[in-house]
Amino acid sequence: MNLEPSTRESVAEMLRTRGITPTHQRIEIALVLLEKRWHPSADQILAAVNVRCAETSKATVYNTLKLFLDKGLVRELIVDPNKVFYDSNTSVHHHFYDVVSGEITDIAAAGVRVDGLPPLPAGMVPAGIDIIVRTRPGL
Amino acid sequence: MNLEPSTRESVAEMLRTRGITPTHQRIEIALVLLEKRWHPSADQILAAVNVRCAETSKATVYNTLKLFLDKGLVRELIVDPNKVFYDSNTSVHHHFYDVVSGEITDIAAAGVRVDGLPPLPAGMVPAGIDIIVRTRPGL
DNA sequence: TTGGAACCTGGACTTTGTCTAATTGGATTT
DNA sequence: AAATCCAATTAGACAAAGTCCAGGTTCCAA
Repeated sequence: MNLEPSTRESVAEMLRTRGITPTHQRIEIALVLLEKRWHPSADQILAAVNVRCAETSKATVYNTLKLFLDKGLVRELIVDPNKVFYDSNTSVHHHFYDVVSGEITDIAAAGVRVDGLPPLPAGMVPAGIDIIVRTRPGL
Repeated sequence: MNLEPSTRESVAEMLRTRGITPTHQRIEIALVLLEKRWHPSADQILAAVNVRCAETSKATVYNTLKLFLDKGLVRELIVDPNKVFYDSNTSVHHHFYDVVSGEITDIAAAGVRVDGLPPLPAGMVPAGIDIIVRTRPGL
């Protein structure tokens, strides 16, 4: 998903076009994902949604993220087994992960392009592709 | 690590050259990692070590894997937050993950080469780079 | 033989995510 | 409006993977 000044109504519309019933909770979660250029974890999303106003349960956040994943609305960034983030920018791009700050930034945002991803064996299609370059400062 | 017909003694030797005290448990774990072309999980390693003979605790397996990681003896393959595997082949190569069988195979083994990995921003060095292409059969 | 350092251990604990049974909300029917 | 229905949501119990810790071994050196 990649729309700009998102209102509750524009988000509801987008969900409908993807075949997702736009419930209150789903709209709030989508708004949180879109509200700034960030890569929140499930935990951060839960916290952000509940700060806004809406009471939303952990189960719903996980259900909704899985739904959005299935429908291609978000991408899952697995930096480490216990560091999983969600990216509402689903266009093909890659990420730097800063070991020190724990933050993720788009490689595109750092002015870098990537080419030459490998072809797949016959009969297989990608279910997900990503490069995460884990970095640490200095040597 | 990449030696061929590994004996307990040749493994001990290799560990020593890397500055690792070759304890009984570490040798057993290294042997398990080297014994065939596979990509075991921590659990599988624990099971395999304890089948062989040696009683080894979960904590030791995790400690040892972390140590081997630090020393560059193994690579960690994170397919999914709950699917983490270890690869004793530390040369630069990439992997296919088969969603159906749950197995990992080297991309090199499938006759594919990868070029064009992205440069890093100034002041950063990679702590780990990998591409995992998750696949599912057919369309 | 004693002391100390590195290593190993079992088990409790934490974290992240999943499951389930009960409840809610809201659209549709009567 | 009342009744009905079903997808969506919920709280909280549960599971899996990994971490932590306090005590126990092993081994080497003095």
